Amino acid sequence: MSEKDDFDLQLFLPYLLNQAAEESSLAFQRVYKSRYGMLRTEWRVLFHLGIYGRMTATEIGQRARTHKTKISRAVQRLAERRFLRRDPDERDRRVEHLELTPTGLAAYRDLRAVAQECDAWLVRDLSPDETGQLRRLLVRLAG
Amino acid sequence: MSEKDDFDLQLFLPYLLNQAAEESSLAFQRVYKSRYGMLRTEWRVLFHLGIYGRMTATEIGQRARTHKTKISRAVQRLAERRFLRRDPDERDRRVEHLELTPTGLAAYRDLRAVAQECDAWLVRDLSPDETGQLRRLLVRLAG
DNA sequence: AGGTAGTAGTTGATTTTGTAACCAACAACC
DNA sequence: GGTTGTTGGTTACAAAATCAACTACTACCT
Repeated sequence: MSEKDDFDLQLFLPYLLNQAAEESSLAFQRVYKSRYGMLRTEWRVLFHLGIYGRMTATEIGQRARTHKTKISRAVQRLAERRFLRRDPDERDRRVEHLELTPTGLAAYRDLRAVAQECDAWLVRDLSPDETGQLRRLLVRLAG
Repeated sequence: MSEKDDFDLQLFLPYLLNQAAEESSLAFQRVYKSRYGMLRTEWRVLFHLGIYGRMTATEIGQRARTHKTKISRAVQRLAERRFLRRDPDERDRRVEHLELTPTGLAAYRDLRAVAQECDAWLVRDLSPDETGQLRRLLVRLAG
């Protein structure tokens, strides 16, 4: 009946990665949530526009591997709060180009600094070598 | 205005880990969802009972770092489908010990095999050395 | 031009999660 | 023995994710 089982759940990648992802998101989440009332997809959209500049919703969705309904709702909320501006395309009237307002840009810069701090804090116990290794391996896995 | 920005979102750990976690969960998710109609927390509870045997909801929650309401609902659904049995504690009548039924055990064993395949498939492009490294680094990060 | 198919983005219905309040049982204290 | 505080677990309600259907537009094809 209760024979021992040697499957190591803690090392099963989908489990392990989820734990690490949730754990690592906490600190940053507290900031973007309390400081700007944002959700996960919202800071991601904000960052995409902050980093890459003017983009359409579809482009963001592709780059972030996020479903378009999620993007659509995030854009809606960010637009309501004046973090971004919607700019209809002249040639193709289905398309909207999105770009940050000064408010949005300021929020992005603020959160970018926080993100950098969080990231540094997360790897505080790893050597620079190990940190690089970890990121490279994760990129190969997620890419 | 649109000066280039050099923050690398793809390497920001909360982002990178989330992408890797979601990506890596897809294959396994398809199986436990389609084959047993389970949700994420449900397979986790199933695995905990399969691996460690008889446990209480609270113990599972602590080990899996999962909130008790999530566990409670997962247990409820697993019990309805006869994957597990609830066994009230004699001494403390608040406590319920949980254990898998034969059906639950069979499902666990089936999914465990799938999990092992998924895991192997995920690291198919990494050397055994790199795989070990990755897991160790993640454990240090998540632990 | 008219018809078909495909794309950008939104909306609505259903499911799932998160937060807080809750109940029942225990424990400790005086 | 009653009060207070804590713990195991559930429930209720709000917030959010999911999935499908939808509108509006473009592109292609005849």
